[in-house]
Amino acid sequence: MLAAPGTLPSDDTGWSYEVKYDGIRAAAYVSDTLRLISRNGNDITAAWPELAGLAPADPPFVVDGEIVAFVDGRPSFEALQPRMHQRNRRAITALAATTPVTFVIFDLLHIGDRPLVDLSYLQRRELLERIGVQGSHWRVSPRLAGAGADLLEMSRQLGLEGLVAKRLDGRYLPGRRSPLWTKVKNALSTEVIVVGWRPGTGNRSRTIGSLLVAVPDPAGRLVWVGNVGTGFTRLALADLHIKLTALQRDTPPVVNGTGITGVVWTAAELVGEVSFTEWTREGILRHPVWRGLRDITPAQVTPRL
DNA sequence: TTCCGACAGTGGGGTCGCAAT
DNA sequence: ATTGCGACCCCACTATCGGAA
Repeated sequence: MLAAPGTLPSDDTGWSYEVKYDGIRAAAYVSDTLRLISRNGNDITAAWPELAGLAPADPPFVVDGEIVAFVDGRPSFEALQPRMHQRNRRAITALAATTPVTFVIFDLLHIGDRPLVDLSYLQRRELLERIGVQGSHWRVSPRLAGAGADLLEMSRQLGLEGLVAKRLDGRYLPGRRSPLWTKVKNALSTEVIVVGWRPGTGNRSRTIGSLLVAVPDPAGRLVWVGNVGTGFTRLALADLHIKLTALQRDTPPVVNGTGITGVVWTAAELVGEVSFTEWTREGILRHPVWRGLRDITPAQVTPRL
C-alpha cells in the first residue's frame, strides 16, 4: 500500500499522523528466519544483516515498514545508497558496522495464519503494539499526538521530509496507492536560471527532455545545480523550446557541469521556479520539478540554499 | 456529466555491476 | 582502463481512459 501525495486533512478527526521516513520501503516476513522484500518484489534480506535478529518469531508475522539510516537523528537516504546495491558479503558486513540501519515498522499485515489487511488501521496498530517488536535495530513508528498543522510545522523545523496522515478506519490495500494514506511533504523551492537543455526521447524526441538549471554562488558565478525534466505541460514545453532556441549559444554559461553530454547551451536569461526535496551532498537538486517561468532577471535571483 | 484511480510514459539523483569501447 | 548503460533504490509529473460517483 502506497501513500498518495496531498495536503493535510481539513479535519484531524479520524486521522493518525506519522513521520514520513526517507528510506527504503520493505515488507518483513518473520518466521524461523527473516525475509525482506522491496517494493518491487525483490528479496533484499542479504543487504541488511543487522535486521536478521527480528527472527525467529512464533507465531510468524508480516510487517510493513521502512529501512532507515539515521544520521544526526534524521533519516538520510544518501547514507543508505552505498548499501542498497552491494552484493559483496564482506562489504555488506563492513557497511552494516559503519552505517547501521533501523527498521521502522508501521503496519502489521499478517499473524499466524490470519491475514489482517481487512481490519482497520487502528485495529492493526493495536495488534502491532501488542506483539511488541522492539530491538536495537527495529521499532514501531510512533503515532504522533497533536494537530496535523502543528505536527507538520514541527517536522519542518526538525528537517524531516514530512508527514503521512492515515485514516484510522482504513483497510490495507496491497499494491495500491490510496489517499487513505496521504503523504504531506515539506517541499522546498527555489528560483533558478536556465542555462541549457537536453532533447527528449520517445514522445518528447522533438522537444525538451530536461532543462539544465543554475544558481549564482556567493561570488556571483553561475553554478549548475541539476536537470529538471518533469512538471511541464505540453504547452509549457513548446513555449520553452521556442524561447531557448532563440537563446542558443556554443559555450556553457556555468563554471561546472561541463561534463554533461548532449546539452544545448543557452544564454543565462530565463528564470524559473523549481520545487525539490533537498540538496544532495554534491549540491544538486533532488527530485526537481519545474513550476514555471518567473518574470524576473537572472540578477534578481536569490537561491534558497 | 464530472471526478477518481490506474496505467503508461517521460524526466530527475545516486550507486553498483557488467558489457562495450 | 575507461565509458556507457541497465537495474535498483528513491521520486514528480502529464496525459489518457474507463468506470464510479
